[in-house]
Parts: sequence; structure tokens; C-alpha cells
Amino acid sequence: MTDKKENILKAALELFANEGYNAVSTNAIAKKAGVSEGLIFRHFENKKALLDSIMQMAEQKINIVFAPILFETDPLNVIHHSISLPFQIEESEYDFWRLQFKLKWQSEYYNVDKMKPVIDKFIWAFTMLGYQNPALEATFLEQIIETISIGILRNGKESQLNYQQFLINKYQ
Amino acid sequence: MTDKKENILKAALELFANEGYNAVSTNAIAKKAGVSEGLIFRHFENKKALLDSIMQMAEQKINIVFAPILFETDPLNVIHHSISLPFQIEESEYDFWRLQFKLKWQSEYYNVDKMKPVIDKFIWAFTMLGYQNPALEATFLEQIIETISIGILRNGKESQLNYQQFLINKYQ
Amino acid sequence: MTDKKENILKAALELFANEGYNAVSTNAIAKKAGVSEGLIFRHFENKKALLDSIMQMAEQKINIVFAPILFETDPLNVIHHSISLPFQIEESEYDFWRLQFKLKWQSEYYNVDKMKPVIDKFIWAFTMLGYQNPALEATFLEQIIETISIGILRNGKESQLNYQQFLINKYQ
Amino acid sequence: MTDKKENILKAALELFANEGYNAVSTNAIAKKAGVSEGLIFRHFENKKALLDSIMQMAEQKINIVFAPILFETDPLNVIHHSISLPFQIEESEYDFWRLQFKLKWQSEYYNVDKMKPVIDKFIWAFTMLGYQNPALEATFLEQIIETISIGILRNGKESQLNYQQFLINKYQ
DNA sequence: TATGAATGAGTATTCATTCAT
DNA sequence: GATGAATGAATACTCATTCAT
Repeated sequence: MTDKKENILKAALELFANEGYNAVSTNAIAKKAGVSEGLIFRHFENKKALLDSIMQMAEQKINIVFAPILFETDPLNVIHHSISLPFQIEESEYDFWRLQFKLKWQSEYYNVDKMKPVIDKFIWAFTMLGYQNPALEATFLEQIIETISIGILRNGKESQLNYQQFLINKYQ
Repeated sequence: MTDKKENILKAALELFANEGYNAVSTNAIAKKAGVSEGLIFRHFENKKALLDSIMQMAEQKINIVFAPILFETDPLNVIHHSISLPFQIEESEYDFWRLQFKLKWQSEYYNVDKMKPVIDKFIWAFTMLGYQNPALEATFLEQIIETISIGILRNGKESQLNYQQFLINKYQ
Repeated sequence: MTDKKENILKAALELFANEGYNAVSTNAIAKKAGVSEGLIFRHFENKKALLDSIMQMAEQKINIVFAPILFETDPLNVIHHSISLPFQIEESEYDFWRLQFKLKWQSEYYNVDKMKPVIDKFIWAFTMLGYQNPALEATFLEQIIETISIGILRNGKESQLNYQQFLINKYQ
Repeated sequence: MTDKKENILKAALELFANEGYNAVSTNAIAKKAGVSEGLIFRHFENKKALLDSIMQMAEQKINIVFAPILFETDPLNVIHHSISLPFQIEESEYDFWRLQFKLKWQSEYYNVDKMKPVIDKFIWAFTMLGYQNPALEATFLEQIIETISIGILRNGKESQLNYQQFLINKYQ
């Protein structure tokens, strides 16, 4: 991947994440990336394809982030580790995740199955730990994690910090 | 408020909620509302003011929805009632709430203080019930409610139904 | 039809006829018509539709021009009148016809059947006059008329003038 | 001439002939020719020069086609041979001739004098044969040939076949 | 000779907004 | 209050052309 193509992807990510896909012009992306507007369309078929390209990279990143949980063998660790996950997001990646959550509202990008393996792991963990309703507990936990993530992305890590221990205490 | 003005508001709400503010043209709103494009600008200074007008109606509606909780005197009822709240959303109002959640990502429309009275009530309830960390429990509950709401708006009420009892059982 | 819409049609006709559809920008049309570029697209769905609109007017004009021939009852007059037809084109309508002939090369606009009634009339005329092969004579005559027209549009009426009598003499 | 340069010329000819000069992008030419877009501009100064190059080849080809007529010594043969000419066009050269006729509408490429020697030969032939108005007969014949050519290029050879004998019979 | 990344001016089209009626 | 014609700036995208390699 050439330097300039990467510049375009970075600029687009930042702008899409903060202003929204439709609010960002290809002109703005080009300026931020320091390239000509035409170049965007030599690297990506159209504006939409640029977003798709970013989202594809996203899917990979999500897989990497959740991989350790899938390999975890201790049920309680699965849960604790999952709760800690949102707090490990580096600030440099906030844009990236912000875009994910924004686009969850666009049905096209909302894919329920993406989280299936993680939820299955949660069910397994709650079953192991003898919870009464593992399936519901699992989706509940997933939603909690999503909610914390949103909180962090909106108000910063500090705002949610003592929250982490609070949640871990809930699952003992 | 004239019929036509209301048509405009309804059309704009539906379109903004489903496609996003920037993706909707005033032309599209006019067509859906069955009025001329010019009329939109007689009733609202500009497109942005139309959105603001919708959001203002929103704030009122939110106040109405949460009012009963603020007047509730039994702590446990506060919590149980709050959990039930998302399930009482009428399908005809989904667009309305969808727009709220979408716009939460636009800093301009995200107002932390809007929920302050509710959270204070939660803190009071958890204190009454002798929970160890009422403040954190309160924001936790608020986030749970938000999460359920999102689930309902995205996947329908049925998808979250057995969830309601599950949560009420958690708070006894 | 508003003044400005007519201006657009006139400007487009002149430009399309002289420079070709693809060589003319909507910007150029707007400037020549003395309107904003946007107005073109309020009156015509797109550039292509503008051309179509012109071509539709053309079909009507062609019908009007050939109508007298269809009503002619004297076989020889049918032929003589037809030969004279191209010489009756007013100079103000040259653009119009130039465009017709240019677009004959675009299959989409080339419609064989358009001339069917005229050719049938020719066949009738040549049959009446006892020609050996009326069908071939008919298409031959049609092609001659087309060829004269092209000559006039390219080099002016004068260049083909003594040609008219020459051709009429051929059919006695 | 290298292979690739020839590929470019062939691709450009085919595309120009069928879609028109302005409707064809250098990108499209490059793709069809299987070369990089840049190479076009190594071989030709610009897009226009590429067309000119094709048209220059055209002039040569036209000279070759009409040469036998110029050397013909029998007046009647001049005419008969000329009428047969369009029917000898090979299908592989249709694009080539289509482009010629299309561009006749672009004044820049329409050169009256190109056909001068042929018309002079026609005048000579008709004079020899004792026709009353050799000059007019000559341009008439030229236009007939052009008309047949157009018919063949548009509707195929078969469509005009019985036409050939019909015309030859006219000139005895 | 040949490539392919890169550009900047240009293209058709859309958009929010204005205004005369 | 309401329309619909009209605008001008902006939009996504294309194009012929350049240039380093």
C-alpha cells in the first residue's frame, strides 16, 4: 500500500468517525490527506468503497481484539478479561471505534453474527460458573461491554475507570 | 401548528431517524410531507433549525416518559419501573427514539445533564436499598436501560422480552 | 413552457448540433441559455433527457414536414415535391436538422420505421408511374433526398441549387 | 511500429467509430488496447493527435480504394466499378469507414477536395458517354455511392445488395 | 519502451435556500 | 400560508495529461 493511499484511509477514518460519513466531502478527505481529490478515486471506486475498505480493516481488528478471550480457558477470566477490554483501547484508536459504533445504526454495517463466537464463549463461561440463565447472562454481558465502550469513547477513559472494578466485583 | 407544518416535522423525523440528518435532502422531506420545498423554509429558518425543532420536542417527550419515575416513592419500584420503560415504547415512536440514539454521537446533541434527575433518583433508590456503591450502580442501571432500548430499536421488542424479567430478578 | 426552459432547449439544440452531444458541457448550455446550471436539472432529469426532449420535438417536426407528401394525390408531384423538400429548409432550422443527421449514427436514435409512411407513398407513386422496380426506386429516392439534405446542411443551399432541377428532370 | 502502438490505434479506431471521439476516454482506450494509459501519450502527443493519426491512415486507405477508378480507361467501367465499390468493403474495415462518415460532420475533418480527383474522373466519364450535364451527374453519382456506403455500414451489406444491380442498370 | 501513481481542471448533478407570485 | 421557478455553491466523480521509475 502506497503512502498516499494510507493517508487517504487515515484521513477518511478520522473524518468519518467524528463528523459522520455523509457529512464529510471527498474534497475534505483529500485536503486532510494532502492528496488530490482525484487520487481517492484511483484507489477506491467511490466514496462508499472507501468506507467499506475502512470497515473491512475494522473486522480484522475486532477479531484480533477478541481473540485472547476465545482462547481463555478459565471461565471467570473470560468475563473479567472481557470487562477490561474496553479500557485497553488506545486513545489513537478512538476514531476507529467511534466509527464502528456510529455505523451500528446503519443496518448495512450491523452484523449480529460478527459477535457470535464471543457470545458462545460467554455462554460457556456462565454455564461453567453455574449461572441459572447463561444465554441471557451472555448477551447481557456483551451489552454491558458495548455500553462501557460507548461511555469511554464519549467521555474518556477516566470517566469510567472505577467502573471497571465495580463490574468485575459483580462477577465473582 | 398547521397541518402542513406537522407533516414536515413528521416526514423529517422519519427520514432523519432512518437515513441520518446529512443523508436526507430538503427535497426528500418536502416530497414525503407532500408540500413544496419552499414551505419548509417558511416554517423553519433552515434545515438545521428543523432538526433542532424535532430535538426540542424530543426533550419534552423524554421528560414525560421519565416523570413517573421521578415521582415514584418506593425505591425498588423506581428500579423495576425503569427497567420496564423501554418495553413500553410504542412502535409508532421508534423513529423518534432511533433519532435520539443516533444523534447521541453528535456531540452537539449529546447532553449529559439531560438525564441528571433520573440518575439522582437512581442513586437515592440504591442508597435506600443499602447497595454498597449507589453512584456506580445508578450509572450502571442507566446504561443497562439504554442498552435494552438500543436492542429493542434495532431488533424489535420480542428480541429483548425475556430479558425484562431477567433484569428485574437481578434487582430484588 | 417557461421562457427559461425554452432558452435551455434552444441553446442545447444549437450546441449539440454544432459540437456534438458529448462535446457540450451542461455549463456551456447554461451560459448560452443565460440560466444557472442547476436550472437545467430542474427542467430535465439529466443531460440525456434534455437531448431526448429535443429529439421528441424533432419527430413532430419531421411529421409536419412530410405530411403534405402523404396527402399528395398526383404520383409525379409526390416525387417532385419530395426532391424540393430539402431546399425549403429555413436557415434558422439548420441546427435542428444537422442534429438529426448527426444522431442517425447513434443507433439509439436511428429509427428505420420513422420514414415508413413516406417510403410507402413513394412505392405507390413509382407503381402508378409504371416504374419496373418501385420498391428499390422508393428507397433510392429517399436516400437521394437525404443526401441532398446533407449537402445543403454542410455547404449551404446555393451549392445544391441547380441540382434540384437536375433531379426533377430525372423523374418525368 | 511496435505491437503496442498498433494495439492503441486499433482500440482507438474501434471505440471512436462506435461511440464517438468525445465519448471515449483515454482510459478506455488503454484498457481495450491492453496497455497503460501513459503509453498512449508516449506514442501520441495527445488524444487529438491519436485521432489525427487514425485519420491520416484513412486518407491513404481512401486513396488506395479509389486508385483503380482513376486508372480506369473505359467510361462506363468507371461508373460501374464505382457503384460496386461500397460492396467490396470488408466487414473488418467497417469501423474504419464508420468513423469517416461520423467525422464528416465535424467541419475540421470534412475535406471537400479529398474527392476532387474522383469527381473529375466521373465528369470525364459522363462527358465521354454524352450525358447532358456531366458535372451534376458526377456529384450525383458521388452522393449515391456515399449513400449506399452509409446504408451498408448501418444495416449490413445484404440490405443493399439488390441495389447494386439496380444502379448499374441505371447507367448503361 | 512501458508502467502506474498522481494531478488539477472539468463534469454532471444535488442541495439548501431565496424570491416573486 | 403556500407554491414552484430559480440560484450558486458544493458534491462525487472523470478526464487528459505528467512524471518518476
